[in-house]
Amino acid sequence: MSSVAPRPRRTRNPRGQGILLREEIILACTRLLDRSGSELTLSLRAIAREAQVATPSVSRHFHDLAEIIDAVVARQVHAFRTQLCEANASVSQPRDRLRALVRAYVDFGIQTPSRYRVLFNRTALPLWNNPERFMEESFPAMLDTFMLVENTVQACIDSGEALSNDARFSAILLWYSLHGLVTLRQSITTFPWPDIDEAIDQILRRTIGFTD
Amino acid sequence: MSSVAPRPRRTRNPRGQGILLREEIILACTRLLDRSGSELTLSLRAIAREAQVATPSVSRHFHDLAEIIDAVVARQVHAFRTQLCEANASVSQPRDRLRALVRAYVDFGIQTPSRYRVLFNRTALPLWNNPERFMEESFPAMLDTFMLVENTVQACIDSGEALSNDARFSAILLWYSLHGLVTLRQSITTFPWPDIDEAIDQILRRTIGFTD
DNA sequence: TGTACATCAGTGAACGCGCGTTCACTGATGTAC
DNA sequence: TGTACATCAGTGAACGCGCGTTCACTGATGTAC
Repeated sequence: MSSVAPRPRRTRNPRGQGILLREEIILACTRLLDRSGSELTLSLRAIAREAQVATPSVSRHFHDLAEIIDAVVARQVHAFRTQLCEANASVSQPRDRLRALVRAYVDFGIQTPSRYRVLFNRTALPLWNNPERFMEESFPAMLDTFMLVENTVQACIDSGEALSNDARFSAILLWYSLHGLVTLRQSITTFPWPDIDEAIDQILRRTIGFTD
Repeated sequence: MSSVAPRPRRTRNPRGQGILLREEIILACTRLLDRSGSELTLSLRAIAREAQVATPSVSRHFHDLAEIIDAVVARQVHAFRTQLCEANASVSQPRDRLRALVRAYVDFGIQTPSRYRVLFNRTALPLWNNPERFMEESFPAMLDTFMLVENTVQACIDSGEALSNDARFSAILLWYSLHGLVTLRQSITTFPWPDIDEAIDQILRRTIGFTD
């Protein structure tokens, strides 16, 4: 006698606007990622449920799960870049700009760990297997974001606020440190990690040669 | 008319030695991890197939998949510690010892990436949900390994070969950098990463204050 | 201006697959009497 | 010393589940004539 209430039929998009559902699917996937906190729970069916749509409707817009996730990644790369650009633009002194960039990076990683992981921890993704699409959709913006950091490091060097003499190399070492800080903390929660602000401070001193 | 050859029945362990299969299962899981290169392909059935045993036979030794993986992790933590201990014991000068430790860390990460991930990238594990067991089985050895590094950093400070004045903090920053080096390289393969040896060299200079 | 038809957005039911789990079982070996 | 029985290591078949995929469909809306 008991029966599940059927999913309400979707009021469909106007003719020619079917592409709009694509966007809703990407948003649904992002919500699912945020809510579950794990990329392992993602599936075509779960995403369809979240988007309140039949499963085959998803397949009409994406070839497979990896394609949806890559679309989410592309959005997140751009969101990440925007956040870092805004942080960079919020202050004027090169050293303060780099500090703001680092703060924004770490905040993104700590506050939205699963979004961070799909960006920088790609080996954790189900079906991580399409480097071509990543290269095309996401890598340019990621490289662009890196260049923003490298350029700010260079500005610190030029203004005498940093001792480093190789902006590219120093920016990479900075990235190594920050990635380690964000991910090791989440992975090994019982280790006596130091205070984040103090760690950031020391990282900037040591990798970039901040003189303050 | 076609039929699959049935799995040969296992010659069973002698009475009282059933526990031996437990070990074989752990080894089978490790082989699977190495072979597939991905922790996402692990399942009770896949491990049973690899161990050439019926699926319920696995369940008689492990409550669930997570318990097997945690046993694998425990073995790997010990293997990792052994490797670092040997590296540390292979040379005498503190600075050379720290270099050898770092080399061993990076080699482990680069040569056996999936083993590295189950140790230090635990968010990627399916059903990553039993911190208590990790704390009990693996964390002490991991902490021990960290202390080995911290002590060697301290030895470098004491001998005047390093400028750092806080061994604990410096060892953590070193860990951040090395973890970033190993994992970012694997995750974002198309980035123009610098030469590993040069990176290690600079990391040691900057985080520990190596004076050479 | 009316109507037949093509196109489009989206659906529901069914499929085979690998998974973890359950259950009654087989058959060798040690032990109590 | 012989034998009945308990224990132990491991099995095979069946289950329900969520998954991705396929297929024929519904029904609204634009377009050709």
